[in-house]
Amino acid sequence: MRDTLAPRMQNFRDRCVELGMPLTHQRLVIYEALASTDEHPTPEAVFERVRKKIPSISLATVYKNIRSFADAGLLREVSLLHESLRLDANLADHHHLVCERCKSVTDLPHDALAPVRMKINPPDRFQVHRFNVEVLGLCARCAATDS
Amino acid sequence: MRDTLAPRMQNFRDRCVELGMPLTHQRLVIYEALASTDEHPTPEAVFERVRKKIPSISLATVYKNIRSFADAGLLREVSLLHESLRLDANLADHHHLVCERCKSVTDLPHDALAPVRMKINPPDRFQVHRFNVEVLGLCARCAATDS
DNA sequence: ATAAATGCAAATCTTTTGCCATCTC
DNA sequence: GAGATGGCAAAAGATTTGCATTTAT
Repeated sequence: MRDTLAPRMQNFRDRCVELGMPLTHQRLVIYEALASTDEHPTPEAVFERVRKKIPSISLATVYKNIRSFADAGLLREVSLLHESLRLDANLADHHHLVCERCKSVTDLPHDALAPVRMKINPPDRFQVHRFNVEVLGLCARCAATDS
Repeated sequence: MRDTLAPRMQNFRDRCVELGMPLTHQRLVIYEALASTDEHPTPEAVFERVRKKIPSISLATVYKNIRSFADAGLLREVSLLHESLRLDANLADHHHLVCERCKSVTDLPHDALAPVRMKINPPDRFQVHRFNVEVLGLCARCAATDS
């Protein structure tokens, strides 16, 4: 992680200039908090980290910038489905097609994909129970109105 | 879907008896709303469906029962990470280990898994962009305190 | 100087909780 | 009849928005 921070920060600066996004102190510190961890933090956790360097920062600023960074492709959401709980009464083994735009979820039979399996032992003695595969893309409806 | 509803309802009744969960009218209607769709509804959407049959139902009841059903293994959450946004500044191709108990997320190099790929064309002209794989299970810390 | 970002507070949305009346077994 | 559930309202948690002030370019 450490060795990838510097190039990430440079890429971040470049991208901000490219997009005409003012390079504020807050932005730099927020992005650094994100780029220097592999803990997949929540916005709240980022806020707590940033607070140590900028005690006056507001949680709203953290949220606004996370949004901008995601839009700019500088970071990703671990799951696109965090906005609300999505339920599935189908207990058979299957995968999901998830539309990146409208967040619709469609079933995909498990044999539509090449078998998902570990090639190595999982790190940190993680006990594997099952695989959850989201196939991300655009549903036909959203593809038709893509801008 | 239609042809699987009856057995699902029977399984539901059996499981409720097994667990000593009273079979209330509300429960039956809520579960039926879930078992008769493949739209992966939100709790709010389930509430709207159930409301048509039981106008007096409360959203809190829908939430409470969804929780019970999930605990009983009668349904699943499409993603375990819906409680809060989780961020990832690592744009390299990789997968995630997600702990079902504490929701911690750990990186897994992309070559730790057999290549993920479609064996058939996606249904409904869905445009595939990428795959998001969550390896679900228990992290070492949670496995140690498993009850 | 201009346009955009920050900070704060209030608003909104999602989910949970407490409590009493009601229902299942 | 005992114990769990349903409904309602309030609370808690997560995220967004409006607006006046400050900042980057």
